[in-house]
Amino acid sequence: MRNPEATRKLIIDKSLALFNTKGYQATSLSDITEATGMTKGAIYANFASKEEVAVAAFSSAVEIVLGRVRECIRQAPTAPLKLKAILQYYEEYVLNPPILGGCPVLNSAVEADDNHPLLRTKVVRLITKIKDSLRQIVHRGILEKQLSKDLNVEGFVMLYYGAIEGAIMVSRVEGDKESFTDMSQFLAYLIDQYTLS
Amino acid sequence: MRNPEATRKLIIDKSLALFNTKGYQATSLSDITEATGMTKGAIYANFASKEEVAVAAFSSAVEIVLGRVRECIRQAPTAPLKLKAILQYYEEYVLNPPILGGCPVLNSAVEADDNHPLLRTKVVRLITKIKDSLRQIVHRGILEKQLSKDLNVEGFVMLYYGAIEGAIMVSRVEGDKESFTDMSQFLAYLIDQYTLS
DNA sequence: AATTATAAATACCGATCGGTATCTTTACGG
DNA sequence: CCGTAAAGATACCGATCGGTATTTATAATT
Repeated sequence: MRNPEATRKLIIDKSLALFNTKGYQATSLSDITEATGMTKGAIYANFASKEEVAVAAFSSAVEIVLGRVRECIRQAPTAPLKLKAILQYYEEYVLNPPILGGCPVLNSAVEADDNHPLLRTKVVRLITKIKDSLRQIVHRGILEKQLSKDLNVEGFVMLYYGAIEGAIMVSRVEGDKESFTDMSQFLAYLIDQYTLS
Repeated sequence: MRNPEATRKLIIDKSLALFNTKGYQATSLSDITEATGMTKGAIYANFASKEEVAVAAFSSAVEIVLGRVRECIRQAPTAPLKLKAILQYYEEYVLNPPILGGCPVLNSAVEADDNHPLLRTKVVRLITKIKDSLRQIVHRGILEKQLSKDLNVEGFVMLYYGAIEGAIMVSRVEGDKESFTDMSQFLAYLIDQYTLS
């Protein structure tokens, strides 16, 4: 297997679960060599540092999760249904996430905020993108008369996104999805309130 | 200063900011000895392990934050005002928290969920306590005719608490309290909706 | 003031950390 | 089919990790 691209991919694919469960600091190069079956030589031939592996792994992890969420969004026809579809997606995957360790945005944001400027910048940019997408869904919903124009878009988007991430944090540490479900039901009800039937 | 209680307190007081900013894994014994001016001998004379220091520091950090929040709650006369007072408190302190590094519950929950069972259990118990307090505020508000009895207490509490923690995460990684404020305004508006005037 | 218990300082442990220098192997262009 | 560049393996680096054994200093007891 002398294919550098495949090696790079293998390292990313195997290490992203490590970084997402143990965190950046707690994931050692030996963890990565163990998980990949590769040696340090292979890692440092493809990446300049452990941080570079972590950043690449983060990007890949985010792509995986967001890909699935985008699919949920695409399949739902209207704004209210899109917002509810995202809730349903997370409801199912809080405890069985596509990537071990839960939401990479949450995990990375909390670890990076005070310490790792490179990762932090990546996270901030990503959150901006996520909020933009949500804002667009809501805006379109209003334009297409699916949602009330009284809805404070900025506020709703942050309430919606914040509540999802916060409830993920709670449900994961509790090891029980009930907290997320409770939040989700209320949020769905709130969406109904603003839905024009 | 041959006062073991004072030494113990000093170690906790100085290390809680370390654990809350760098995280448990990333905080080393040398970090603690540097910050306290004490030596390893002093630390291991008072604690059995680094984890024990972390757990004690977490408890102390939580006591500090919750103490302030309780004061906010106490001063506000009605349930809706109590809920808004908590929002205002966090609005002011997302970026200037009483303990460096932000919310210890959020930080510890994210780091502990997959890895540190002892700390994880402490966090879970604490979250249960916090949700109980919030539930009680809302329940009393309903009994005392300050809040509509149509309010789904369980759902609202998780939306409220989740949104706060999620928005803290976002605002802290962004280094800007605007996201929190947006969320907070919407939540305040939502509380008004359920307030009986 | 001498004894005793223990808090805290010092010195040290093996293991592991991230990273690098060097050597070996492989794929590919000529 | 051979030479060459680079991918990857191996061996090694100093630093630091959490933790411990031992020594020193201090406060309390008699």
